[in-house]
Amino acid sequence: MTSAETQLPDVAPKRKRRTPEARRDEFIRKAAEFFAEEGFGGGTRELASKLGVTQPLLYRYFPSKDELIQAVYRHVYLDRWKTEWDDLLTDRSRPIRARLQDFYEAYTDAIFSREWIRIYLFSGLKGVEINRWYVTMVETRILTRIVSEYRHEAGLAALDSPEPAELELAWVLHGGIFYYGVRKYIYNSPVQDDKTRMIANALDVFLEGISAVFGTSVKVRSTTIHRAVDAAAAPAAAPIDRD
Amino acid sequence: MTSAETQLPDVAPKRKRRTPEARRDEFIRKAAEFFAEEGFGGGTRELASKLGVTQPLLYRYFPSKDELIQAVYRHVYLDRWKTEWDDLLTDRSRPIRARLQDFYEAYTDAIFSREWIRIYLFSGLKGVEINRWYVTMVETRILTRIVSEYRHEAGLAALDSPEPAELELAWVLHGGIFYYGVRKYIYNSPVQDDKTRMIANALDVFLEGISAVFGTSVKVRSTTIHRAVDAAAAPAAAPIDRD
DNA sequence: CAGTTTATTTATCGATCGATAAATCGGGAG
DNA sequence: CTCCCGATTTATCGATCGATAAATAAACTG
Repeated sequence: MTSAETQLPDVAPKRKRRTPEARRDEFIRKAAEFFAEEGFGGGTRELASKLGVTQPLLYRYFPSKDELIQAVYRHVYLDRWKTEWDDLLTDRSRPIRARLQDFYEAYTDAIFSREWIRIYLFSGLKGVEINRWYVTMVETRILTRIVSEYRHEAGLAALDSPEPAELELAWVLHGGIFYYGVRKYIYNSPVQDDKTRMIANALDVFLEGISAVFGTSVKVRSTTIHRAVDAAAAPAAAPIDRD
Repeated sequence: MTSAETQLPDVAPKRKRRTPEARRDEFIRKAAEFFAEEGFGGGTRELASKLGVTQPLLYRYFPSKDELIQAVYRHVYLDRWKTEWDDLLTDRSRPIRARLQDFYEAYTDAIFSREWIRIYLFSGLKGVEINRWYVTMVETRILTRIVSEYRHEAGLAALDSPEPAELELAWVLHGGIFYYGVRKYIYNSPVQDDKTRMIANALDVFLEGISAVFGTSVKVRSTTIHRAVDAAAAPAAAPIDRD
């Protein structure tokens, strides 16, 4: 309301009209928010009103609604993977426990949002190709590596490709962590707010469990393990025998 | 084509017209299949043609499309829980490992179908009340009991209500197993076909992991543990160092 | 068989959908 | 300031949606 309003020309004061590409990107970003809430059956008029424009304008930037949806897919799915994660998982100079903790914290920071998880599930239910591609990528870039790394840590033989049963175990871990996001952003269910601790406990149980099941010792940094579930393990009084 | 066609009056030969309730139930069952594939945005005309009738007939049995959907919800969600499962989980005359194995085999037999999982996720994305109710039920009837039971088995103090961190750990297990169904029926992804073995391995890792993390011994029937991942643990030759 | 009731279809309404064409607005260049 | 051109809006089309009313078909009753 002061003079600041009109006196903020910033760096590029002359250009009031943004470039078409920037405008298109803005549409895609808002469309991702919109379709995440409404599903891909959401109407183009409602989307346009959310953008503050009229509905036919969308067709200047996208030839059809489906092409807009494709652009939303690319925006949500692609370029979300940070290349440093690959090295993070396979850096054997660090203990596997720390690597997995760091990876899953970073990974869930990237995908745990209402927008991402909802669009991921909406597109999964539609059975679109990019969703199947992503599942394959998770398997090759994450789960296969987890199996290789804990096998190496445990002194077990390396495998050409992970045994189906072992891959399935890694999926249970991965799916369990992912489901935390589903509960939070799909079911709107109250979850333990400390995501870091959830990951830490899940990894502790997984690595200790793997180690015990294989009968060998996966050298786990166990310094934080007990501390992580400390409060949970604290003794309580009232016994509940049943129900 | 033989005389058998007209000569099969069965037990109730006189009634050619089925009771309206039976017809309504038939509509609900087919509607569940239909909405599971198309989502609840599927059209009533397409549904009617799947039923072999015309679209306005649906409105003789249901006042509106939404009421039909509500009926589908009830059909899918309710009466799916077998009461014997409650006793199964809390029967302390049996080892916890066997109880959990039996429960998750029976539970996944009940819910692992394309129809159930897809409608569950569709309704979850819509945020309907019955979905939130179901999540609460899972927490009270399954996860809280799992925590109580392994705490009892480990000689830990009973809790009025499970610690959030422990409940979260149980969610990781439960979600991990559930995600097997999501991968199979939503992503149409190839999964290890032996569901029983998947559950066995997940439970082994979970219980052994819990036991190690708590520093106490959750008496797990470990006779099947190594056998369960036996093939997976079999040594292989070619080492893969990276990627 | 005729008569009555119930199940089902035909025809149609108004609203909303994605998409197109034409008219209008508004910023940038000279 | 004026002209131009791209950005945006107005108007509208045909298809499809959920839903209703009236007509028709089919089954049960006496």
